[in-house]
Amino acid sequence: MKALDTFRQLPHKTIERLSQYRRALLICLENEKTHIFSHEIAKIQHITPVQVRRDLMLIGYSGTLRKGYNIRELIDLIGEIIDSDKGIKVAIVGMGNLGRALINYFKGRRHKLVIAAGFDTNPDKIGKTMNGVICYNYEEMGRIISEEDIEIGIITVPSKYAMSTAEKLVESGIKGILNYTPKPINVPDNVYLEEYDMITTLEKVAFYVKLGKEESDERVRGQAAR
Amino acid sequence: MKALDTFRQLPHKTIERLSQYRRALLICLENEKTHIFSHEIAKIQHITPVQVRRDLMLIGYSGTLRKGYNIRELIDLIGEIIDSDKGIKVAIVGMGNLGRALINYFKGRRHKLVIAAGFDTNPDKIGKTMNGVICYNYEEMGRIISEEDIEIGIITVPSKYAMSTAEKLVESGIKGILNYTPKPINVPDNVYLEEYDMITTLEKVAFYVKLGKEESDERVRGQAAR
DNA sequence: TTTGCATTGTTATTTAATTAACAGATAGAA
DNA sequence: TTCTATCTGTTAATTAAATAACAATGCAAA
Repeated sequence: MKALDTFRQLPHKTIERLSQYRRALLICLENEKTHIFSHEIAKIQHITPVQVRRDLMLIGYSGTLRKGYNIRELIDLIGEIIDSDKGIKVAIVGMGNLGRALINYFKGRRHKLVIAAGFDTNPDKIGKTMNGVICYNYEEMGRIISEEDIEIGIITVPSKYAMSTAEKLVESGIKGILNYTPKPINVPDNVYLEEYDMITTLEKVAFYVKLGKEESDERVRGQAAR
Repeated sequence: MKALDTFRQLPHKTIERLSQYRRALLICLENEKTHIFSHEIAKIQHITPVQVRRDLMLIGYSGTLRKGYNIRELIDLIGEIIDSDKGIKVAIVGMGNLGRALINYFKGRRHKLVIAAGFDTNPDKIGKTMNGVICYNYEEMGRIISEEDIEIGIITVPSKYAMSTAEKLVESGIKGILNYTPKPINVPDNVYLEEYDMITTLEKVAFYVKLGKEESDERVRGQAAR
């Protein structure tokens, strides 16, 4: 395996795609396939074959000329790059619909990422096991996170509590935060933060749908003018 | 207002940020603020003030030198750009945890985007109103979407049904699709597609958390060697 | 054997996005 | 009034990402 430093410099977009490639490859593996071509992967991911080959070049993986890439090997290599050896534990703060949806996403997959705890303030939820994950009292976050050695926190609380939740996670010694609320938060530099806002994505789709409509309107007007 | 063509060429990333700026601005407005500086917006969004000013330049908005940008005006302008005049109707296919979570996100916000219908195959859900949205029978999708003039579909079904759901949406005449399942789908060119995979985001966080740990390990080793 | 074809791997080019640099403006202090 | 500090708006430069171009390879068919 290549030096760690090599992987440190991988483009952010490549990291994202590696995760996606692996997901696609796992499905192919289930279908008894052993090898795959760059253009097949590309088709699935809606990108170009060149992009795929370039990404694989960056991680130093070589395919065979007539058979393409060995699916099993490639899955394993991607795992070596993006997974942690011992696995990483994740906590979900906010066991509402979104929190539980995320747990379901992970169920049944043998990931190196394990959802080790949930937290909520609702007494009806505390102490219950929901979708296989124990829901702890929000107030016990510090203790549980340090005892269980949880490194990543996912924030799925109502947005007005986003910032206070983040602070509590940081105090608890978390290393990375994924904020799913539409409210941006601030964390110290030593905590890796990723924010994902579902409303932005939907508004983006709406914008391009609108553009598309205007475009076809113009086409109609253009034809009429002829 | 500028010509539509101006907005057609806005960078994709700028579109995303405009949506985010507006969200932040709406919160500022609630706090009785009337004006805001580029560096304040930048701070909230974790970007640079230059980026903010550049985006606003692209949409042709000017602030005042000592007071910054008029929040109300800017919100309205962003609306003119990214919203549709009449609003756009959205359907959610899959009224599980994720579907319901999305509905909650939108509740109480006066958006131009309206979630006009939900669809599911579960007889227990069909006919019920969930979080204010009626859940229709999956089989009636074609009729409802055309009757209600719904233009965007959000896919939150289990991933093995992602592709068949997409096909049904396309047949129903949908213009844009947002796929929240981890399984990539294919749609015709005239349908705008955005895919968002939560697992990728989480794996990305995990990767950079891992890198961070290795880095501090190296620091420790480096210090020990001295 | 030789030719043609499809594929990989890599470098070069192009495009998109971000950041830097700086002129212009104006309120407020000196 | 003049100077200073602090913003905005815009062009230039840089960086990141994607795409294009193409040599190299090796199987399959002629």
